[in-house]
Amino acid sequence: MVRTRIPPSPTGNDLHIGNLYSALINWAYARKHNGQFIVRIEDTDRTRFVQGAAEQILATLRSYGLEPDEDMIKGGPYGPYIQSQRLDLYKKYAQQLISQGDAYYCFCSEERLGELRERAKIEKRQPKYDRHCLKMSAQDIQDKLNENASHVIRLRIPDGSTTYKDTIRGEITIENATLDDQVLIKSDGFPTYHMAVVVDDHLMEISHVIRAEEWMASVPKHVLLYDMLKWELPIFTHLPLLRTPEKGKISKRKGAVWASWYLQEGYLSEAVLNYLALMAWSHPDQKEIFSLDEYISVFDLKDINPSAPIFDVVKLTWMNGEYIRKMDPRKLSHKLFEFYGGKYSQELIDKTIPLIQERIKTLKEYDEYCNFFVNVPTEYEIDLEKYTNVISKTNDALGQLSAWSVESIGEAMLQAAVDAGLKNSEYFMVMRVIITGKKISPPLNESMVLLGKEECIKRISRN
RNA sequence: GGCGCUAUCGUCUAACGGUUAGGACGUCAGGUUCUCAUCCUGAUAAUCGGGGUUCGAUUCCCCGUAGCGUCACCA
Repeated sequence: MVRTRIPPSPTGNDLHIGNLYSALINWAYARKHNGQFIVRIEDTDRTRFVQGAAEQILATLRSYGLEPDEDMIKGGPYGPYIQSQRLDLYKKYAQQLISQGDAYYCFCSEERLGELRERAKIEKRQPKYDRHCLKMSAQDIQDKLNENASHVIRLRIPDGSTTYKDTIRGEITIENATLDDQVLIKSDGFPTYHMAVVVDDHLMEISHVIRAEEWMASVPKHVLLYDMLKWELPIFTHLPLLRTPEKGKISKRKGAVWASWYLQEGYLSEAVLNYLALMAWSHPDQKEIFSLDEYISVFDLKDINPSAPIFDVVKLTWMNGEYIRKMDPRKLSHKLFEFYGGKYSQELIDKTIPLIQERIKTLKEYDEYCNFFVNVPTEYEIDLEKYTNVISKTNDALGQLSAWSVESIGEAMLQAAVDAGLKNSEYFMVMRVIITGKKISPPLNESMVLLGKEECIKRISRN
């Protein structure tokens, strides 16, 4: 049985785009094998905890259509799905490790640890805990515990080396000497990531651990824990880190780090997911555009590349435009209506769809094209002064029209251009700006029909 | 700095050890068009460097270089 998971921590405002990438792959892999996709909230850092972040993360995931099978809200057979409610479990296994001699109490103060680090830095050594407390007698430890002394529980890293297999990169070996005696249980009684992730992945029967490459360095610690606890290892897959065009970790740029930002900017969830799927992976037939269902059927973890791709919004925007153009007009219409929350009526949107569907690349661009339908222009992108004569002639010609259609408007205006001795391009630009305020707009005649004769005349006669 | 990972056009990527190193985005130049966009044509540009292995390396190995990750009582 395939069981995958993502373990977001509620320390930010929302789901990180990198987490969405990881979520997509975890979700798709579970779907592909008829398994389960789980979301486990890792809220063990009480100092960085953000109220409501977990709910926001789940909501964003849902808005992208990556529905978990088990999570904190929905529940499931392996709950609770939030680590702060599983404290006893971590303590229990930490105790087991202590009794086996694989872990030990440490009463060292933050100050002492800080000094240790300082000294190592000056001497250009690896900062490592010196196992000061490993030398304590059983009696001393008991005394300290009795007087409620602040303490942590540390993993006792054994000698030797640790090897694990990564799906994408193959076997990786690390000398245990490069590992520090990791804190497993913090002084506030909460586990560290390393303890919690191992215990929970085992208890929740996670078969595939698919996460970002930044975790690769700590896998040996986890492997050691699995061994000590006599648990079966999951399959490890480390995804390359997504980078910004500045080549940095994708964590700097203002909004673009958060998954919901793209939705707010008018990107379609399907397009974002499609684009993300193409990060470090390619369709076997070299296709760029494909559905989630198709992705699920052709994708495999082994085909993911190891090198870190750059997340390029320019190409995402192109892809989003492709999705918009291929979308069912009625669906697009509903999307736009929702996106604008009532600013544009469903009726108006329906009528403008044929005019803008192949012009907009994001839902947000609709506003740039169609704002003039609901707002009379207050400023004009070209100076209309010198055209007053043509304008009033056009006004008369249009006013006499009995039928208000694309054809009749077109004929009347073409004639007006000829009469005025203006080139079509120049004349129509003037009219476009009068009606819309802008040099760039949907097709003019069609727009005028939608706007109605009365409104058009009104806009023209103002000038 | 130690340890680890990585390395094909500007970007995303393709290429049983044998191809004129392919496609897509972008950019540029044309065509269509009353603007913009769409659409069509064409162009542009890459195997990080050095050694091996091999009849033959983008591909396998080593070294170097560069980038990234990681060295917390953060995840």
